[in-house]
Amino acid sequence: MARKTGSHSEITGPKIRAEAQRLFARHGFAAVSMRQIAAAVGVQAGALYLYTPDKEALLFDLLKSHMDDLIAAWRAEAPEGADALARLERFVRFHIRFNLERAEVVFLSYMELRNLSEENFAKIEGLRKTYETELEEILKAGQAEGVFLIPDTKLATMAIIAMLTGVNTWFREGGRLSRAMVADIYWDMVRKAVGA
Amino acid sequence: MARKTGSHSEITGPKIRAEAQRLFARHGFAAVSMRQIAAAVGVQAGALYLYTPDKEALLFDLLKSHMDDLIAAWRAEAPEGADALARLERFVRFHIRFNLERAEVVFLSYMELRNLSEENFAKIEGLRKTYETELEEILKAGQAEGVFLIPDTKLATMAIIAMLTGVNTWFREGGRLSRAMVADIYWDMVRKAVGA
DNA sequence: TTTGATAATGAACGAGCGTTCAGTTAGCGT
DNA sequence: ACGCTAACTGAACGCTCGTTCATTATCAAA
Repeated sequence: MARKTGSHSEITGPKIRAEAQRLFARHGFAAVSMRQIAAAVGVQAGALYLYTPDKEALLFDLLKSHMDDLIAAWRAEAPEGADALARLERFVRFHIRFNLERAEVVFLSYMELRNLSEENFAKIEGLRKTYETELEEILKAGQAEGVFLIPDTKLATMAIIAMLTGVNTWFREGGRLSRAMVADIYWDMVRKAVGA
Repeated sequence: MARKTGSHSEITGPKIRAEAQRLFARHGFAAVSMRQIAAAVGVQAGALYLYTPDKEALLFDLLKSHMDDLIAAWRAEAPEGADALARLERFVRFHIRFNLERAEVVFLSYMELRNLSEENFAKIEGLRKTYETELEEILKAGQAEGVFLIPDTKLATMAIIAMLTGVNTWFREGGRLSRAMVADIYWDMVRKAVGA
């Protein structure tokens, strides 16, 4: 056997990315072999190298795409002219919703950064910083408007993001609370934390 | 060569645990080989098996000891008769301090849980739950006293712990803020978040 | 229908993995 | 000084790893 009937790169390519994401998230990057990914896709290991130069590039592509999506999605949704309080509320709800929708890759982008080369690590960190800055700008604006009372906007940024991302570690669909209720409760805590 | 001059299990044993902790934290459990650990200790790989039945047990021992230490340290430090606000402040400062002092194993206990067997995973999760309950009891007490205004004590517990543990991801010794200043700022945010 | 490009196979490469164990040396109580 | 035990070596076991490549089957355009 060689080429399979009905095989197309537009199908196999995304399939590889999807299976890699699923397996990396479930077992960890280092614990997943190229052969496992290939088996999940339904090809031999060698075929993966038509789609990625190496294993690390596969991980990097997943993380890079995710960060690009995250930033683009937020910028598309961020209320431009609104006051800081409204923008902060939007950010909180956006972050929880977006991250819960992509739990696998979010998990990956927190756990598997150290498996990237120094160069690729720096790229992802840069994008993360870009995203964090979006929140910090809101906090600074609120501080300037006099509606927030924040001792340190940098720390508040890190604290809020850690708090919101933490939802992914415990939230289970069909549990005691719906996503909307969780978002409401977290927004209440964040609003109070910034003194608004 | 066989036994080395000056070799003693009371020295080699802890050394293995220390090097394993360092390497696991730096490169990830799956990415570190028994030979690497042995080389860092200064023995051959086979010697490690005088101290651990297998690689996973090495990881489990590190995590188990850490969780035991964490819970014991908090119980030793928790103010028994105090009011909820004072107990919460103590918890916040304790958690930040204790976790910053043991950054490596804290990192491990968040990243490498999935490398444990189901059985060992459950044990660590149980200890984590025990620790979280200590915080939730404080929040419930404060709610009962009427000094806290918390929409959901379970969520508040998760939110606060995620927020506090997040300090480990960005804090660097000799940076803009000292540990004490960080603790002050986080306590301010937590206090506000619970409505006190 | 022919033909070149595309998509895949499957075997092979050298290296490293966790783990076991017979053998060897150092420490130490007698 | 002897002998027992604790500490460690070094080689070996069977696997799996990421990656390469000559080969082959299918697809799509001419």
